[in-house]
Amino acid sequence: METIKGIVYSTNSHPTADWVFGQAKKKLPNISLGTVYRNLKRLSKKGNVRMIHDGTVIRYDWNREPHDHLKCKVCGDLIDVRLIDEDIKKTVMKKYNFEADEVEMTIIGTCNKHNTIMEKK
Amino acid sequence: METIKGIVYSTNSHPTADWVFGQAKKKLPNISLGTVYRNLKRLSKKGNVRMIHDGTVIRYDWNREPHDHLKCKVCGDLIDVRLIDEDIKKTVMKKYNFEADEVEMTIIGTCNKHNTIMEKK
DNA sequence: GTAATAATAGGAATTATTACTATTTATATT
DNA sequence: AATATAAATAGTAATAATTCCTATTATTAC
Repeated sequence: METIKGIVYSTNSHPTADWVFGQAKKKLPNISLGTVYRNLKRLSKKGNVRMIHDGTVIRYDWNREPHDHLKCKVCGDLIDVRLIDEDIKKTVMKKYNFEADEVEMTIIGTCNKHNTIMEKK
Repeated sequence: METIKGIVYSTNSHPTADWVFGQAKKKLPNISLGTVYRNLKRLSKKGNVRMIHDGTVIRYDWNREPHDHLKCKVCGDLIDVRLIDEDIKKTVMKKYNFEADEVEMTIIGTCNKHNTIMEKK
């Protein structure tokens, strides 16, 4: 379990369970995928990692600061950004009487690595 | 295809492909799930429906106005709200040189149907 | 009317995730 | 230290959502 935590904390690539499994095998050659999933879930319950939904797969993020993501549809990268203010939670409480736990925002688009030369438009 | 569009447009429950399939069968008894998926994908490419990621499943929404969702973890409901201003796209362009196509925000929490009597705190 | 094109049903294949079970490992109890 | 208890694990089966494939049917173009 500490190993798995270490792996998630070792990267900021927002790894999938499968990737974590691959890394974990290097250290514990006969770890099983079930163990990885179970521990990731426990870590997320304990608040040590954050689960983020990237399309239809789950990624894990050690960064528990409130933050949002830019998802590049070209390279698939997920970039950490800080856009949404936490007091949006208060807003939805006031406006909709909704008790917010978590704010998940992803902006899909094209990241600066694939810039069209649009400066000279 | 028009049938499927009609079904999505007939509800604001943000249906899944499976639910649409169930409804579609009532009208076209031997429609297949593949057809539903294919048409939903086409509709979303044409911009007639919007795909929204709810956890690990895809839902479809006829409402193409920019809007966000409140996801109730108790009843599973997805509530349409309008929180994020569209010019957040300009912001990420300026700040991160990221060309935004779509903004997807979901706030997870507890909706007003399950209110704890917290007024008298 | 025939050829070309598109859409379809039906089911197999894929992918990500969860569930299950027998076994191992760790912990506590005397 | 020996034994009982509990927790974690490997390995694999099961599930769920989605995509892919193929032979068939409908639609359109010429």
